[in-house]
Amino acid sequence: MKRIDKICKALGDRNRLRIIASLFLSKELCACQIHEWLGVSGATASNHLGILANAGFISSRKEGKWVHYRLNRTDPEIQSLLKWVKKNISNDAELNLELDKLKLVTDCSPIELRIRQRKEKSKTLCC
Amino acid sequence: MKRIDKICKALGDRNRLRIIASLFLSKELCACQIHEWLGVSGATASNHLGILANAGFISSRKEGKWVHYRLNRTDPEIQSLLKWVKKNISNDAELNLELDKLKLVTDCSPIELRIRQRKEKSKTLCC
DNA sequence: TTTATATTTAGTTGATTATCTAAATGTCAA
DNA sequence: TTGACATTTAGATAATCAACTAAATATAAA
Repeated sequence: MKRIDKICKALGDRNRLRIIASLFLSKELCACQIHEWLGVSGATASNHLGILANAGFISSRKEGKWVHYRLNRTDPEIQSLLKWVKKNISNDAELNLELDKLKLVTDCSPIELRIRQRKEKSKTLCC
Repeated sequence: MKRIDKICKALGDRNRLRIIASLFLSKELCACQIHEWLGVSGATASNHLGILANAGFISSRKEGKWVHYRLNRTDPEIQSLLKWVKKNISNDAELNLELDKLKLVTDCSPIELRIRQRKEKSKTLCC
């Protein structure tokens, strides 16, 4: 697939736009935090992250068990698209409401997140 | 569907990117020219044009039997995306080769195009 | 080492979507 | 008016894709 197709297709999914939006707010998020916040399985989250990485939108950093993702700031063309996305998601009220809940996942470390998750096992949780 | 989703999804298809690219070169094209150049059925071309119009990328002008499409230059957010697309398709060698053939469809009026098509009925034609 | 956990990969399923043909609509020309 | 043609809409089909579960891999902790 051509690079421009990869880039455009990567943007064409709401969950991937949500991931990008969350990384505007949080700078760096581990896969499990994204998986929790998106409300999809870890495998699905991982897949979306792979697509975004493959298109050049994000990069990752491994730290023990965890893989931390952040927006890729090196490619100027990606950079200008990200700028567009940032500007245009601000009109998306629903997304902004969801982003408020992102704090619940990020105001604790991944390890604390897991402890809380164990406690609330059966509930629909977010931290 | 949210506006940003519509916009991003509209870009996520190669034939729709090709339509946008062709309208950078030709300013205005009728549906039948686009249908010929894309190499898809008229119905498929019409569908893609509808999706692009619905997302705000193009507008149309009806003139008798023909409907002429052009890039929409009114919305500044669409405008800045189009600018990005224009810059980034320049690296797409395959697309640029295809765009050369666009002339074969545009150097004659739609009506002449149809006359030629009737002559070449059975061949894979492009004017 | 064994167990738990984070992530990715494989394989499956259901939904979406790009495409086609056929039919409907609208317009022009004979 | 009738026929030809441009376009769109409807309906069908095949491909793509997002989601899941299960399995594989890797790391950390007990």
